[in-house]
Amino acid sequence: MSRKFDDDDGPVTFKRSSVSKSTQSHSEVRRSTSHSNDGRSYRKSSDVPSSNGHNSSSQNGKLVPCAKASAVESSVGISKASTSMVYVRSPRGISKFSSFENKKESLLEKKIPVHVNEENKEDSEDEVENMPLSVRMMNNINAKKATPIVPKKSSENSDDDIPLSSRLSLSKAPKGQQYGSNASVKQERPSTLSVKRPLDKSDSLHFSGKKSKLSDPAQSINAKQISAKSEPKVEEEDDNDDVPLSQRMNKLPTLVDKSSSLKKLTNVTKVNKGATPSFKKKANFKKSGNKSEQFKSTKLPPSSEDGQKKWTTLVHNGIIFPPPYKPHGIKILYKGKPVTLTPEQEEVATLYAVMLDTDYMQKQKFKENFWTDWKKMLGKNHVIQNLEDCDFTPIYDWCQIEKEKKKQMSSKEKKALREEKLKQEEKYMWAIIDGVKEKVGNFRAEPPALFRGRGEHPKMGKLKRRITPNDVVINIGKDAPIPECPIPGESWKEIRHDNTVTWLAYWNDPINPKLFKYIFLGASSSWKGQSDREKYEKARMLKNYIGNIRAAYTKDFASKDITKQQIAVATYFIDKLALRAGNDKDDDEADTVGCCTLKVENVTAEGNNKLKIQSDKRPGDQLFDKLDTTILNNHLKELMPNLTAKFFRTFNASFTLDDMLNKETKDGEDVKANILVYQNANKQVAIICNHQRSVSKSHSGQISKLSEKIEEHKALLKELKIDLDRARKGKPPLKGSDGKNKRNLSPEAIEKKIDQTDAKIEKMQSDMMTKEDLKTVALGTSRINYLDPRITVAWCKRHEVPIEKIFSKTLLEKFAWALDVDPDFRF
DNA sequence: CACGTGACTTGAAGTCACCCGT
DNA sequence: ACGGGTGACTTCAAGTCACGTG
Repeated sequence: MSRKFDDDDGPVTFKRSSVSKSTQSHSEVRRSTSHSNDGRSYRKSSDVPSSNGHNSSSQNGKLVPCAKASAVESSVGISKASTSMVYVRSPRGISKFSSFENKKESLLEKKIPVHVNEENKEDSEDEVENMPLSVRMMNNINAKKATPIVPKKSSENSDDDIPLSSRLSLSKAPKGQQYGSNASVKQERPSTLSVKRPLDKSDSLHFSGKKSKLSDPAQSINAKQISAKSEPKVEEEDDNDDVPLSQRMNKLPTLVDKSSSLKKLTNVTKVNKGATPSFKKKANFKKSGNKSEQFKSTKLPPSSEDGQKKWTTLVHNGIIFPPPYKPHGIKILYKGKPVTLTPEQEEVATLYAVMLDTDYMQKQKFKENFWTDWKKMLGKNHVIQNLEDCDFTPIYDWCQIEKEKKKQMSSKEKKALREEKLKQEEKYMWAIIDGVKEKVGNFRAEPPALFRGRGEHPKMGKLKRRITPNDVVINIGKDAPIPECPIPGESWKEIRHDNTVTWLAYWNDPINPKLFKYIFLGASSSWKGQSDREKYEKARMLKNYIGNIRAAYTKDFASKDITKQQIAVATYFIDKLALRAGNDKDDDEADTVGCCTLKVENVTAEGNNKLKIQSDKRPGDQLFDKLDTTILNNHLKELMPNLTAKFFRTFNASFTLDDMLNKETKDGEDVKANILVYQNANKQVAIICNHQRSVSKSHSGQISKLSEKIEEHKALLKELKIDLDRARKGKPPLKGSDGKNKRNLSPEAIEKKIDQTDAKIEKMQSDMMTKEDLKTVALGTSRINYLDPRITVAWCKRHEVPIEKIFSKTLLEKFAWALDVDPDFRF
């Protein structure tokens, strides 16, 4: 069975050539033989003018965003707002938002294939061979679930053709389309598939995907075998792939020793890095038959039905607490006089003192909240009666000195310290779930601190008190030893044995007691990997529905039913602008907004477009007064099983990446050029999702330094040109700008220098541009959360880009489940 | 069915480590 | 051999969304 797939992919060869230009379609085709392809089908259909809305034109088989689509473009702007999560940044940051204006939308819509189901199913099969056990199980589940509510057919979509703008009154102003070149932003929207959790009652089939998996002991056995089998290969270069990291990881054997498995892992990684880069050569692509067979046979574990069960045995060592406070005895000044504080009071004063040089000191709210809490500790008869008369600089200075001391330590000392720390942490780093050792994510209680909310948070500055074992609930297997309480004389708040959840421990957030802080497994764990995969599969499924969904909301822009109209516009926002859903919030939470909580003033219609729903409302009013996220998500579920708002983000992000990579990667380019293509695609995604970062303090300095250098080089260039001229005439060079004499060089040598200088200038200019370009754009968030790693992995395989150029070590671990994807994989 | 709660994902700031050019 | 810059990694705030409850 698996074999057959192998055949298709066949040939190990992977011709990259086939991928090339005219080619995308090829690859698709190829793939199609193998069946799984939604990718393909998707694309193909794109050749056809899509019936729905935004169309895409095709060129050589490629999809191209069409100008029309762009029409949708910016008709609406969201105003920045301190309130919106979407646009706002945190305190120090920027708060403006790119809004519609920058988004050019070209959506590709495709029509919806009718065979949704099939595809899903196929898909899962196809991949099954390479996937980790856990994953496979998931797939099965998914496949089953994927049921269809199918979408209406395209004919109705005709109204999609109508530019959104016209329907809504929103509108647009098309800007010229920029496709073609690099800069073009094509953001197409993706599609999706998969189903995530079981919960849906409507679907009888499922049980949750999540649950069943790992818990079955049988699995671990299989896993073991598998890994045993594969292990040996690690060393052989070309075979590496046979043993995907993922498998090793996921199925890690293990019982017992995690560390050993861990080590293996590490080795693997290394191997890859070194000689056999991950996807470098052809050999890589081959898939291994056996493995797959094994997997296949493993399909769905019976045990999975226990609905909610996430594990059978769970062993871990609890969590670690920060060391007790060590008083330093430095006194603050109150009205100029030193004041002695108790250790508790001093501790809190110190928390405040270290923030003296931050801009929280400019925030009244911060100081006020701090004072309220600190005052309580001081007691009412304390000499200190107000914050204004306190001078914390002695403590601040002392902290600076300590920091400096630390910095001055020799690297040896630092290392020793680090090792010491590691040793202490070691036992907390792992948990053993159903016999498999997995990394724990964060295993320490949060230390006391002054709360730093984002934006103008009403609680900023409040004391977040120390967490003690008495606050902590531990979740552990019934038969597992209860973790020793690390603080003598204290005990855990509660011991639970709840196998329907994945948390290992939690405590209530002292700032907002109705919230919990959880200890979970790390991102590389199979629990996380599984749900990650499910997420992307669901997003892929959306691809099959997106055309109809767009058609439907476009139509409803004009609906007489206000609620419908609002849902339509909201869905449009979510789709085109990648807004988040926007749950309702209390007043004591951060003041951000999402789609459903947009306020009238957050949105501006541009040009002649209007947002009808905005019309009789005033600033401060809810833009969508008939909506909340539940209503919206319920509506989405009617369109696709289990669909919720957040999948549009995942879908659009992954789709865009896949699309851009495939359109813009040129054949035969070197790795560097390919990486640039990737980064550019990644950047577009980050822009779509509005992933921001604050501009680094040194940014402007760096820019001016760079431009200075550029100027210098330009001057040098000028000089060189003169020298060249003179050299050709047999004259010696002029003195340098520094007044010194230069060596006599041959014209050839000078020419060479000129070329070098030119290249340097060019490089610096491009560095400067990307730096400026990315100064407020964070690429990491999308890479971690929104881009289906299989897209990246497959692309790397196709273009011989070593995967580690794109994914860091931890990301590789996190995406272990995706590393053995077929090179032809398309989102 | 409105609402609060619980569990899990996502996002950006902070911190650390290492890499690179000088 | 150094110092600054980067990017990786950590931390914790802030989202999403389903569920249970009354």
